Amino acid sequence: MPAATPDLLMRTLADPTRRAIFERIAGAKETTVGALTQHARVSQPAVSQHLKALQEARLIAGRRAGRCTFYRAEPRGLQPLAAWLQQYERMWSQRFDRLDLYLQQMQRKENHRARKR
Amino acid sequence: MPAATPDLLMRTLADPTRRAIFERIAGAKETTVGALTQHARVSQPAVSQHLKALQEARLIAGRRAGRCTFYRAEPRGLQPLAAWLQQYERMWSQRFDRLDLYLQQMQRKENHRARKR
DNA sequence: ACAATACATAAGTAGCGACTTATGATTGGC
DNA sequence: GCCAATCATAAGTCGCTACTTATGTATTGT
Repeated sequence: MPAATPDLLMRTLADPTRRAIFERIAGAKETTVGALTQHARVSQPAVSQHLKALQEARLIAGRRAGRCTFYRAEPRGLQPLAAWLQQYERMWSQRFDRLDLYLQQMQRKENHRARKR
Repeated sequence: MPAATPDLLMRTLADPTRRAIFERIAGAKETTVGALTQHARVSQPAVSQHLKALQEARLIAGRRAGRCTFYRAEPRGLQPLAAWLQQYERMWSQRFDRLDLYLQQMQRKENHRARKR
């Protein structure tokens, strides 16, 4: 399954209504369209359209069960956006430089253990 | 200086033209409007309008020097967006859980050193 | 079988935002 | 002082998109 581009992710998440829907889905394990519509300030068709957009951005996935469709968040879909951000975070946060150092150490340990076997 | 909301950041970065301008500024230390216009596919006023939007989102800062205005990137402006993302990255990436572990260790070492003094 | 529920799709509308051209405001060179 | 250069702002236009209402498609209960 192909990942979404940072461009699509940003355009999808730029709308406050749609982002709120995503956040609510992420907060719960699974949610139905009806439950989402209750907390949204727009009509049910509007919610369905947002859900379609979120699906195309690989941010959520739907599971049909009888009359209800249960949606769950797929946070991994955010990865391209995270990668884009990381490129610029290096400029201001030592946090991520230290993380790379740490992960490299972890990797060496992993290799060491693998060699022993 | 107040930081921008994730909402404003996403809406600002959602436009491909504007994001390309930001990326080009971030690539160079400082750039003028004219140089940006040359590489953009839109007119100079359009570029200026995008620069204004990027400024309001605290993503760039301008320095006036004679007739030219030099713009530089302010990657720290991305921090609210990074914080927003991090909230969901915890769901799929062990990377950040390990980072927290690592930073806690660093913090303990720091405290230890402080106690010695 | 029929009515009701849950959701998706169709079609149309209205507002926003990204672009244009035109003009204004400063500055530098001559 | 004057013209050219650099950028910002004004004003208007056009397309996209988020919303609406109306309708379609399954599915469940009785």
